[in-house]
Amino acid sequence: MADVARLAGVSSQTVSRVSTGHPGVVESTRRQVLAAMRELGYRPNSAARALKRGTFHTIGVILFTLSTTGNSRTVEAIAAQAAQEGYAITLFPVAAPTQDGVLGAFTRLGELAVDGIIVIMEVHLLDAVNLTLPPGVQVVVVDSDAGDRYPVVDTDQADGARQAVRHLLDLGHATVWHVTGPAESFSSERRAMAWRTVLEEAGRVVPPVERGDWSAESGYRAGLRLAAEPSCTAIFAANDQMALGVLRALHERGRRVPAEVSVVGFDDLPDATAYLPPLTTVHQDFAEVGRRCVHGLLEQIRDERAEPGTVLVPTTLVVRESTAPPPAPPAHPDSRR
Amino acid sequence: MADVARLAGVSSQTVSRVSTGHPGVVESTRRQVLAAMRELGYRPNSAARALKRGTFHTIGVILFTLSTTGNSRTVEAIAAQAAQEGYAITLFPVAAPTQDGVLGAFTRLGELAVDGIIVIMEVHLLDAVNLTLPPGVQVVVVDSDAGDRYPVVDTDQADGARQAVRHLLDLGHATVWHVTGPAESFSSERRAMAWRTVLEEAGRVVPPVERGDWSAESGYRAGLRLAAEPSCTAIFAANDQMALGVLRALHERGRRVPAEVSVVGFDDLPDATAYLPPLTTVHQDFAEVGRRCVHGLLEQIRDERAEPGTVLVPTTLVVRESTAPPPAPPAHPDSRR
DNA sequence: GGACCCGATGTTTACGTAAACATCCCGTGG
DNA sequence: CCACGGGATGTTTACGTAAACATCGGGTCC
Repeated sequence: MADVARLAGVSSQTVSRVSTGHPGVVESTRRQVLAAMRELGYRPNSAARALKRGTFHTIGVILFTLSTTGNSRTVEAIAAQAAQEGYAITLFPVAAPTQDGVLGAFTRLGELAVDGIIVIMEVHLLDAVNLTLPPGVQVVVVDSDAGDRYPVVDTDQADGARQAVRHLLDLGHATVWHVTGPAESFSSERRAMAWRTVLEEAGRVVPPVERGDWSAESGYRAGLRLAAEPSCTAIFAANDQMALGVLRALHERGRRVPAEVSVVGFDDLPDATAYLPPLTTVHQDFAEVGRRCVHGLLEQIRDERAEPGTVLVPTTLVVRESTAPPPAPPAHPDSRR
Repeated sequence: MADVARLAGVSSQTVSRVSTGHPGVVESTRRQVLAAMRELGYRPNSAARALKRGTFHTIGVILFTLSTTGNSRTVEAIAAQAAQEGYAITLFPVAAPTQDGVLGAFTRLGELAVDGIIVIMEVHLLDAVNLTLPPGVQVVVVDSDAGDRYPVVDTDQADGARQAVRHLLDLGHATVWHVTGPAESFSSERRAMAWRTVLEEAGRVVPPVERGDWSAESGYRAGLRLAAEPSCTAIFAANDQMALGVLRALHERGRRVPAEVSVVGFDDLPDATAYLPPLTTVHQDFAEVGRRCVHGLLEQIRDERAEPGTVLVPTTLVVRESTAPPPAPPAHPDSRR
């Protein structure tokens, strides 16, 4: 910076003013400084800036994995929005989904140069961890029920599940079977709870839950069990991948979709239009979740206050070809064949 | 730091020595300092450290999108490996895949606190951009043919494609049709080139290429066209998603897989086992690519030298149920029906 | 016409850390 | 018993920036 100042024939403070876009620099001076910067290839040193200002213009993101569509799409949206706001994103993968792993990530983040943190993970681990955040570092949590302690942004999982189940009931199905995600997952839990509530409110039988682990493989196994269940005509899978597995299992067992069995997924993966048949599913707006996270976090950072509470991003049901009215009622079995 | 020093009854320099694990501090002193640190909740300020040392212990990752499986898995591996080496990852999304977008990202990175950069993108844009890297910042490029200018790490795309095509020829197919990715993609280009080469070397007819854009939807459209081609008994899709679309199109047109038509994909997505039928595909080791990137970059950072050249990570063909010998030769059409 | 004011620019200083150098003290060997 | 050496610790300084304050000069108002 001193070199630039010398070349431009001004003081380093004026250079600083120009580089920060400070007002009060006459146009002719400003142009000289800019020319000198270009000539010397000057780049402001962000470490020195951060040291001086005490803020880093950086947001940390803590997560377990990027391999799920939801996480990678959310992170992508977070990164895009942050970039637009002039913030950088630092990724903080947690090696193992254990208490130590999470604690370790937070400790490292504490030493790190971030003004705020976005946490994308199952919150029961957050519960277990004694979170000691560096003072002045704000947090927003995704996919969690920690709304009483931290600001939370999430898809409206419950409403999406309700729409899915109601759609199947409206088509005339007596009840809906459910392939759920892992027990530790809050998303999974909320989808299952909404499914159960709708059935109970409608006075329908609540069939036993089939548990998967989000993978297509686990959906396939669950699908094989459901295919053996003659009364099962409607299945709500907690995500699209498991729905894909269910479709394969039903196909293998000769149960036609949607003629004999209807299937609904959750996520609306880009591929869902190419499943056999194209999948009716609940669309999640991951991009909006990401934007809201960044927005909420920056608001906190600027205002220095964190208000717990949950922001819900709406979901919409996308009806494709995997759902239809059930076959003829069991009173006249095989009447349609 | 001064507070810690005061509480521990030592100088701030001794505190610094303890916090950096410097030798030459007597055990009893060290313990006192550590106790004081804990009591005051001291955390080293990374901005000040970076300013003093001139290095940031941070790696920047430039990419267009996280929505492709390959990119998100690679980034995940990069983040994990970097964390293990004590480096943080800063994400740098490029808004638009244009020259300006790329240039903008590099400019911002120049002002950013990174010791090295990993670029994940189609390199013909790199070509067009006049890359002015901040001095001392190293680069590794993924998925590119810039091996003459930068170190490159990539999956061995060509070999994977060769294995796929040879597998189909070995099964007895007369030739193999290809659904390729977008023209701008180097991965796509290399897979297509290897496909063509194998066919030519085997003296087979090279059918016209069907072009897709990586999406299942585009694979579906290509599949519809191929389904109308009676002589087409073997299809190599440049990725699994397009293969999924092809499978759907063939199914809709009543062409059975693999009895009538064989299909091979590329990527080995986790879902590929649940396609109808489970997909034969080329497995990519994204995790290894990520590890190599970080490893190579850190080596450069430590040695201060960059050696252009390409590191290839091997691929393996995973044979599942979407490939089989062709139906009876056209000399006796329909003889098997 | 002079006091005052305000905009443009310069000077000083501090942010938190760690390298370089200085100092102190104890043990050892001649 | 003293000089010397080396390990432990303290003091000084600089990293690049920007806030706070200082200065300077020209225009405005009474």
